[in-house]
Formats: sequence, structure tokens, C-alpha cells
Amino acid sequence: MRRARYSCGVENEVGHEIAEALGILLRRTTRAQLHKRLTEGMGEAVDEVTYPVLSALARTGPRSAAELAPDAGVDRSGVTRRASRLEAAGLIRREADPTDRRAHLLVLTEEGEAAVTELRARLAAHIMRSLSSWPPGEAESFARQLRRFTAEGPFA
Amino acid sequence: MRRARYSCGVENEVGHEIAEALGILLRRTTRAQLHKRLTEGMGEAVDEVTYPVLSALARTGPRSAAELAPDAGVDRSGVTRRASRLEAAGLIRREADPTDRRAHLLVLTEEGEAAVTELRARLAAHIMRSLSSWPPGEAESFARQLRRFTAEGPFA
DNA sequence: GGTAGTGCGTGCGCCGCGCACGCATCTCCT
DNA sequence: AGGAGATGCGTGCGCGGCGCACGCACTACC
Repeated sequence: MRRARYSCGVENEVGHEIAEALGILLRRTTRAQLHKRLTEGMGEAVDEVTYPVLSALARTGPRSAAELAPDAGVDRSGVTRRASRLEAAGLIRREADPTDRRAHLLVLTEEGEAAVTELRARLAAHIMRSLSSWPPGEAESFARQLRRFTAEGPFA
Repeated sequence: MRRARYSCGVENEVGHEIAEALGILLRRTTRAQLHKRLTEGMGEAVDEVTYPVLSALARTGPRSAAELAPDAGVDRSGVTRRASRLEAAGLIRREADPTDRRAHLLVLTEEGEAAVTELRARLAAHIMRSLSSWPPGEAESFARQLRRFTAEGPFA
């Protein structure tokens, strides 16, 4: 396969390899599996359904439900409903946008920030546990390439 | 952060970096998004719901619904239902297990194999399109590390 | 100032999912 | 050999999330 090169300088086989690995990875990291385990014992409001909203909000900062929807991968109404659950649990609150009294900005409360910190630590620890056996330096380069892949890759 | 090392020899920051990148990646590669676009125009039976079953079956070879269930990430009954749809479309068929007359082995038909080939090519091409700008060799090493990460990683 | 446009929350119908049941078949023990 | 428990499969059922579309509040523009 060394000869089957393309103009881009990358072999086609690599695309299939990455596709297969991604397929495996994605199957293991569904909400029903990863997010469910990750949010165990985090209270009633934080589960595999509300987690994406909470996480997206933490990443982007205070935003409206409509802005959060494409980032969370669900319909705007879904964000509203999940936000209501999180609001009832005191993890986020709805703030009136001072410039537009129609808009309700979703913003994390103190408890919400703490929950996100905890969840991030859990996930990072979970990943680190298996990266510990990697040769030094490889994990760093993998993280760098993964970051690049998500930033300018096909799923940007 | 150069000083905050752990016994494993990998910095904790890397765990957070990978976690964040994975989070972004996973949000972009939901069934509702990636698999939906991927299966567009592949006929009525092949959609984002039946795709995981079709893909898993292609990877593992002829298996029963119960064996396929954990690999597809859904309940056994879900596999049965999706398999029925794929069977009606002629992409798979149920074969009686010669050693156990209770068991129905799911096996891809000629058309099913063709569909999987097409889907794999689509995904690989989609990935390759953005990998083309990478320096030569980096895509290969990324694929290798990704493979390792899925094989012996936290989601194995 | 009035009309079209925008943002939000919610009711409704649909669909996938997990649980549990029934039937067919296998296994093992006596 | 034969019966009892175990196993595999398909299916009915209730639950819950999702997308669509509507109504209401407010804004922007003419």
C-alpha cells in the first residue's frame, strides 16, 4: 500500500483506519453509556440528557437557548426543557438580557460551576487512568493532534 | 504546569485537553448529525438508526442479535427491530444457526456488503478531505495513536 | 404608531428504547 | 429417556425525549 498515494500526501488507508477507530470510539462514548456513568451520583438533575447543555454552557459562557442549541446538537426546545430542569435544581439561572427584554440568558450558578468542575475532573481522570501507560510525550502529541483534528477537521 | 507531574509521567493538563477535544468531537458525531448525513440517499432502510447495527455486523461478521447488542450500544430488542428493517430491505438475512435451532444468525447479503463498502468509503473520504492539509506522516501517527487509544484506552 | 420580525416557552404527535412476557429449543440431571 | 430449569428470540407496552408549530411578549423599522 506504500505506492497507493494521493496528491495530498496521505494514504487512503489512513482514512479507513481513522474512520474505524472513530466508529469504535463513538460507539463507546454514547450518552447512554459514557455520560450516564459520568453523571452517576451527581444529583437528580444532572444526567446524560442535561449533561450536554451544562457542558456546552460552561464552554461558551452565558448564552441564550437558541445559541446553545446547535452546539448541544439538539433542538432549541430541547435546550429550553433541559435548562428548566437544571434551573429547578439550582445549577443554572435565567438572566434577563439587559439589551433585549425578550431574551433569557442561561448562566451557571456557583453550584453549576462546581458540578462542571467535578464532571471535567472525572472525565479527565478516567482518560488519564489509561494514558498512564503511554510513553512520555506521546500523550501530549496525541492531545495536540486530536485538538487539531477537532478544530480544523471534518467535524469542525 | 511543567512541575505538576504525576507518577505516570503524563501531565494532568493533557487529560483535560483530550477530554475537551473528545467532547467537541463527540458532539459533532452524533447519530442525529453525522450518521444522518452519512446515510443520506442510501435507501429507506439505511438511516442513522439502523447504521450502527449494519456497521457492527460488518465488523464482527455473522452474529446473533444478542451478541451484537453490546457492540451496537443498544438493547437486544432494538437490534432485533433494526435487523428486521434491514432484512425487509434485503440488506441482511437471518440464517438458522446449524448448531442451535433457536438462534438466528444475522448475516449481510451481497447488497448489504455493498452498502457497507459505500458507507465506509464516504466516511473515509470525508475524513481524508480535511487530513489532506496535514504534514505527511502526521496523519499516520495520529491514526496509530487513535487506534491505540480505542484499543487499550478508557473506552475499550 | 403600526406592522413585520424575532426570541422564548409549551402542547402535541411520533418514534426509539428498555422491560418483561410467551414460545421454542437446548442442557443437564436423574 | 424424560422432565425441569436455562437460554435465545421476537413482540407488546409504557415511558421519555425529540422536532414542529403555535401563542405571547418584545423589538425594529418605516
